[in-house]
Amino acid sequence: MKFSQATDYALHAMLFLVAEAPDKPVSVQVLAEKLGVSQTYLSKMLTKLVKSGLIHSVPGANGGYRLKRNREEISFLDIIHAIEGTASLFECSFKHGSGSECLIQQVVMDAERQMEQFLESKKIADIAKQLKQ
Amino acid sequence: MKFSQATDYALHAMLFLVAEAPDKPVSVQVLAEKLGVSQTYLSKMLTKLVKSGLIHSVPGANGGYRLKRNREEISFLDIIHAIEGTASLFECSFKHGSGSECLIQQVVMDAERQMEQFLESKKIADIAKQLKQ
DNA sequence: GCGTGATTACTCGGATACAAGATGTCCGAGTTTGAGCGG
DNA sequence: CCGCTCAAACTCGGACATCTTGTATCCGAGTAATCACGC
Repeated sequence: MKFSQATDYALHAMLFLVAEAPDKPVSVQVLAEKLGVSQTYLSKMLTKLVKSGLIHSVPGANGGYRLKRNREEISFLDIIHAIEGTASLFECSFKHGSGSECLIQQVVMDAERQMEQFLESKKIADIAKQLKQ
Repeated sequence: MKFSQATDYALHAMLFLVAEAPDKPVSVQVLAEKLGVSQTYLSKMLTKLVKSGLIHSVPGANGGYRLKRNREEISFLDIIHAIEGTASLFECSFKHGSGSECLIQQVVMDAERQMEQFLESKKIADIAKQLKQ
């Protein structure tokens, strides 16, 4: 149980876009160089971010990836969900009698919700502001 | 990023011990049969629970696993930490200039702490009581 | 000078490779209980 | 009846096998901008 490296990449890539290039598209090449990671692997993460509607891809020459309009509203949870998926962290694999739900699962899912609420309240834009000052 | 099946096993095994056999040692064989999982794999989880000080192992005939004294105080977090380890869920892999810490990492670790506080407040014994009524 | 085509700089998606971790099995060693047997 | 031995019922730990997932690379296809060339 750990957040994947991919999430780390995605969070830093988004932070870079918000902080340094809110309007111009940035190519994978530049982004990967800034972060010091592989281009091809980073591009997979960016593709996921596009599919989740957080950023926009601009094909062709001078293309790259650009933030969407709602940049102030992008939360940590949005990015994490884009990479890790939205599935629950815990799923009970036992059959409990008479259709009743698993109490253990309920507790763990409540705990998960605590974390998600926190991550939803934290916006990438706030971190970008802290960086600049 | 998911809780492992092993955690699922361990939580249910502990719930069984607290609810049904607070004093007598229970063998892996019986426990595995109740849960419907493999004996040998379950025993690995129980070994981890022993090393974390949550249960006690009784070797020899009529042996098995027995709860320790502080059974009322065992939290979900104790069990999860025993199986998954206590390492942080997130570790930033980038070098940030001038010794400053990664702001992203701080946010995610704070979120993790939210979840852990919740899991620490939930005791297995409370769930056992709910089951009985 | 203007349109047309070729080249270039990108993204996109699939196929592949590799390593690590989760899951599960097997077996030998150690430990306690209890039964059996000889005195 | 007492004590000794031995077998049975357990846990413990390591070695091993397998499968999934994360990480990473490579390549061909598609797309847009820019450059070159011919008229």
